[in-house]
Amino acid sequence: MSKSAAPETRESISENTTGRLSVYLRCLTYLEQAGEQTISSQELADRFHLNSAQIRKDLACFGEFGTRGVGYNVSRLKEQLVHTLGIDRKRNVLIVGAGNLGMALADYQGFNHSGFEIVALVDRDPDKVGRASRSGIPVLAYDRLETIVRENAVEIGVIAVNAEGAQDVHDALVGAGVNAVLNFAPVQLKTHERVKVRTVDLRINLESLSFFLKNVEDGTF
Amino acid sequence: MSKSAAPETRESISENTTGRLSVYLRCLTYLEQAGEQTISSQELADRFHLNSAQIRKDLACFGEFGTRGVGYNVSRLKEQLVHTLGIDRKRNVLIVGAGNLGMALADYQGFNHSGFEIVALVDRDPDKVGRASRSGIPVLAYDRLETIVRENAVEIGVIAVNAEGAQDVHDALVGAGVNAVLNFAPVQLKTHERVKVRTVDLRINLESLSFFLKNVEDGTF
DNA sequence: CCGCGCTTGTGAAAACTTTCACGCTTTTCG
DNA sequence: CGAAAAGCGTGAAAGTTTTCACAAGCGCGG
Repeated sequence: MSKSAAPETRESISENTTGRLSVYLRCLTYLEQAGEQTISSQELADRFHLNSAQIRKDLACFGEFGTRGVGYNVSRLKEQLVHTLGIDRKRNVLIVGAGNLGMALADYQGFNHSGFEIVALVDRDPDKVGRASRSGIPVLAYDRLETIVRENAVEIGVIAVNAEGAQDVHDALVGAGVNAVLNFAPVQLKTHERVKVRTVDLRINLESLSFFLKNVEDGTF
Repeated sequence: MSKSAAPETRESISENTTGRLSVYLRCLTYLEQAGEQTISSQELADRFHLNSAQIRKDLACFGEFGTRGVGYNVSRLKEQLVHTLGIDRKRNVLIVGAGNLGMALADYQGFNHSGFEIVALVDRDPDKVGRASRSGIPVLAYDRLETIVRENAVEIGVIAVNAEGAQDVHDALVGAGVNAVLNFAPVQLKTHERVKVRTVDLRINLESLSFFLKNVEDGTF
């Protein structure tokens, strides 16, 4: 987008593509457990209603990993994706906000699996501090955010507070040195150049469904 | 293309565009409360780091609503977006799975606002049935899903169960007549022609952040 | 060890999205 | 009142993503 300076070799992988890579990875993990040895781009495409050429293009972003006439080795490709996505090493996560959503995220399977470790939740409410999520992740005082980030080498912050508090929480996280933020509050955060924010907005998803339903009703679809 | 006054092909509005329309709507709601009368495409663009022409194009999808030399009337545009997105009438929502995530969603502000009403949660666990979320939404028996959907005219189903159960839940919802599904389980659901599924996958979001961090480390970015 | 069926990797084409640029309308101000 | 400024709507250009189509590599059966 704004950053055009570097030689465009490998970082020109778009967000669409990396999203699909994640999906492929999930599928490969399943296939590996199911004992499959190889899979072709066509078989993958069928599972996701995609075009096989697109899958091959996506996978070609980081080298040649298939064997012509055969397909892709499941384990090898999985390892490669894990490496490409940077989840071959653990990344520590801090959740801000120990309400229902924060707690749900803390206990979410698949969050703690595959390379992400939630080190703690923090909350302003003194009643919540000192408790722990069902899976044992402690709730600590919001005041201690910066210390927690530094001592645990937190790389990813999750904002699970309401819209009003989100910008402050963002700024606190960034101030403490966090460069990647997953935001569940329905606001457009003002952020820094070096920081990546991804917002998950539930309302947008519902509204998209509503739009679809409306068009079905109107017979547009 | 049956009854609508708008001449353009309605269904050609892309998902990207409707997502942005939702974002604009959120902003307009805020501006209206702040007492703003009009806003220009440029001012909106600045807020979201978008191009003003894109905003004008997005808004032009459903007719001409701006005034040249002036901009857009905030209230009028908001009403139009509400109508376009189909949230000018209430849509009933049923959440399947009363774990942390289901409960968090049930209590989420902004879910119950603006046109969506969560009628109930359902769960297989007899211990959970009979309880209610903090905001008072009841947890009912999973067996009664079909009845609940019919009696309450549920239009949107939310899947907040684990990956294993998600496909069954999806099929049950669709079987009961639900045409729109918001899926939080990390699986690719096999679905029907007439049904719209949107999947919110937390892992994909985290992995996208991880990819960003990795590229920062590698100096690619 | 040769041909045949399968499947990758990839340029080129098609489709789609975003941005530019400019005509035209409305408001403001001298 | 007329000119300048603001700002929408939109066709055309630029850019990006997806799909097509095909040469080339691999593996197996004969």
